Parts: sequence; structure tokens; C-alpha cells
Amino acid sequence: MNYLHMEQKIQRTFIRDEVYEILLDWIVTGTLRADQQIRDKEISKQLGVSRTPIREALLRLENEGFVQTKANSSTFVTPINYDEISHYYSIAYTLEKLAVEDMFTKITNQHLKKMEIVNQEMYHSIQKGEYFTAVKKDTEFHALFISLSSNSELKKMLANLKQKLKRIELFYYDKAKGVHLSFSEHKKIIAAFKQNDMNLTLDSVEQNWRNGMERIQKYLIEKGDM
Amino acid sequence: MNYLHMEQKIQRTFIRDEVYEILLDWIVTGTLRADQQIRDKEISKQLGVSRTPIREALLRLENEGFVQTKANSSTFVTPINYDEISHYYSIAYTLEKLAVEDMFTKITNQHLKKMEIVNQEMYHSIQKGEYFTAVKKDTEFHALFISLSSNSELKKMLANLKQKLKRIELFYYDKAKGVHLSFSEHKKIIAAFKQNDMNLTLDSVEQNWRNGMERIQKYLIEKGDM
DNA sequence: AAAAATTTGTGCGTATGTATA
DNA sequence: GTATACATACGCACAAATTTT
Repeated sequence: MNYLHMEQKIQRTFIRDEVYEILLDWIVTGTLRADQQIRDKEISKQLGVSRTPIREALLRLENEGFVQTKANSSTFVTPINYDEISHYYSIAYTLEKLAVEDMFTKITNQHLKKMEIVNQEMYHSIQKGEYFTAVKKDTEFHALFISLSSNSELKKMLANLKQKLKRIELFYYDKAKGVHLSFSEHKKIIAAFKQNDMNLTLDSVEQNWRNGMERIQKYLIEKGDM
Repeated sequence: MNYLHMEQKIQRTFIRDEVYEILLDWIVTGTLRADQQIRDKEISKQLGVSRTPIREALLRLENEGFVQTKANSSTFVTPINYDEISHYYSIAYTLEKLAVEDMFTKITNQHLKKMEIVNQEMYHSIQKGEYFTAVKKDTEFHALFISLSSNSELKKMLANLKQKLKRIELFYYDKAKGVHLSFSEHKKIIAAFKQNDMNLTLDSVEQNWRNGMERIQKYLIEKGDM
């Protein structure tokens, strides 16, 4: 057997893609804050590459709504808009429910076991106050069943939406420490899958999302930001 | 009163955006066919601009899935994938139904009248065999109620999806002349709105999309392309 | 009103992949 | 299968245009 053929073809990496991933991470995790200016020249020096790949990464981020550019003036991180939050949440759970409809029959006990483990890990992260890890585990939990859908276009759109929601959640969870993630709601989703009840699963998925959205909205109202 | 202040600020146009619109139109309408190679140098000469805005437009088209680039080799129009068709259709009607839920109470008799007119115009275009205009009128019909939704992120996503579906529909309607657009189904949607029955409206919207998808799939099976 | 900062657009050399001998 | 030649995208430095201070 020739093991050479088993190796994955070396994927060429583009500087623009690497820059995109770095900048996206900085925006999502809050290293780059809302309204903060981004100068391609500065990033260029910081990352040690020319300005072309930086510009290309910024153009993509602009198309996806993470940054905004005023012509010949400045590029800055898109601020979080209160109206957009509920918009994105409703799109996300609508599409995630479509994914559930598609993958519902494909789930196995192994998947469910893995979901329970990840959910437990999320719980422990919350206990330790590690919000970054907790949000990551939450995303991983949902990804476990979404990935079973055969609708690859849907998966791409959901992955993109998740980045936007992740940014929102990290922003508010950091501010409102009292807010808790959805450990018990995830258990309901697992139970619904186990009962092989699709409608119940869809409802519990939607409820999970709605609660997440309401936790943020409640915080906004309390703080008088809305 | 100073009328100067009432005038809209002159929006600067970017070459990259103009190039994007032109290339997108060429791809959607079939001027650029599937798998056809696109050389930035060639487009550059043809449109009389430098290669940078061409590259930027191509990068955006690549992110949106309309073209594909082999590293350091070639850029070509993404072929229509049979699996993707049903994927995109299901995403489209799922999101359009979400838009209907959002705008349902906002519709007026004037909107419904306009929808009837556009539907009639679509019918006449079909009669005259003008498929390009017919598909355009179909898109316009749906846009009439979608635009009433306040979820601007949803509207953007739907507009993007429509471009992809428009390409698919123009491709197959051109090949399968027998295929007809959904004049009577649109009448059902209008009737459901008039009866103020949201569930019926949602069902008729989904049915309209499903039929459109099935018309194409039927053609594919007949021709043995699947 | 002018200068400074920043994005936008141009041209070019290089690296990579593909076809051909 | 190998080496060579060719085509194309990739990244860089420079110049122009525009907005803001």
C-alpha cells in the first residue's frame, strides 16, 4: 500500500484567507471593538504582509457585514445594532430547524452521547466563569447535529450566522455576568431526539434560541440601552 | 427653503461594484456559461479598467459561489449542481415564509392590487414566450411582499438567494419550453392574503416554491440528467 | 483653504499550476 | 514519467482620488 496517496493534498493557503481568519477572530472575540478603526497599512505592518491581501480580507469582511468602509476615508468595525440582534436570531433558528428536519433520521446514539459530553463541558466552563470556552462549547453542541444535514449550502449559511451571533453573545455575556447559558435547554433537545419526536425537537431548538435572545434583550432593557 | 439640502448625496460608485454587477448579470443570464473560463486580463481589456477591481469583483463572486478559482491557474463560472438546486429552494421558501410571518399584518389593498398587476404582466410575458421578462416579473411579485418585512438582514439574504435561483430558472426555462411559471399559484397567494389567513398564505408560498423546484426536477429526470 | 490621512486604482514581477513535447 | 514552456493568478510598491481635520 502506498501511503503517499492517503495523504491529503497539501492545500495552498492564501494570505488573504489567513488575514481574514485573524481579523474575523479579533472582531468576534472583541479584540477589535465596535467602531474601532482598522487601517490596512497598520495591519500590513503588524502581520508582515503587503496591503493587497489585507484589502481583500477587509472587502470580504465588509460583504459579510463585519466591517464598514467609508470611501477614501476609513474602515471600522461594524457596531452591534440592537434591531439586528433579533433579526439574526430569528433567521438562525429558522434555518437551524430546517437543518434538523433534514438530519432528523440520521442521528445515532453515538451522536447523542457526544452531545451530552459537550453539554457537560459547557456546564463546567460556565461554572468556572470561562465564557469564551462556554460559548465555543455551545456552538460545538449545535454543530454536532447540524453537521449531519446534507444541505451544505445551509450549513455554510448557518456557520456564517453563528459567527455574528457569537460576537453578540461574547459581547453581552462579558458585560452581564449573571446571564447563564442553556445547559438545561440542551438536555431537552437531547431528550426530544431520544424520543424520536421531530416536532418536539424543533420546538426545543427554537425555544433554546428564543431564550438566548431574550436573555440579551432583558439585559438591554435593564441597562436602559434600548 | 434650501433645496440643495434635500438632494440625495451623490453616491460614489466603485469600479469593483460596477464590474461585480456586470459579471453577475452575465452569469445569471447565461452570457457567461457554466465552466466558462474568466480571465481577469481579458475582462480588464474588455471593460477598460485595471485588473485590481476585476479581481475584487471576482473574489466577491467567488465568496458568493458564482465563480471558482483554482490557485494560480484559472477562474471559471461555477457549474449548476443538481443537489444544490433543492438545497437552495428549501432555504429560499423557509426564509420567505419567515418574511411573510414578519410582514403579514402590514399588507394593504394597494399592495395586493400591485401584486395582481405584476402577476398579470408575468402571464402576458409567458404567453409571448419572453422568459427573461417572465422570471423578472416573478421575482418582482415576490419582492412586493418581502420588502414589507422589517428584517433587513433577511431581505439581503433572500435577494442573494434569488440571484442564484434566477440563474437556475433561466437555465432550465430556456431548455424546457413546456415549463410554465406560476400564474395561478400567485393568485392563490393573493387570495390567502385577502382572507387574512396567515397559515394559508405560508402554505401557498411554500407550495409555489415547491412546484417551481419540481418542474425543474421533472425536466431533469425526463432528460436523464440525474 | 490647505494639508494630512486613507482608501481606491494601476502596473509589474514572481510563483504556481497546467499543458505539451 | 520528466522536463520544458506557457498561462494565470498572487502579492507588492507606487500613484491618484477623495474625504476629513
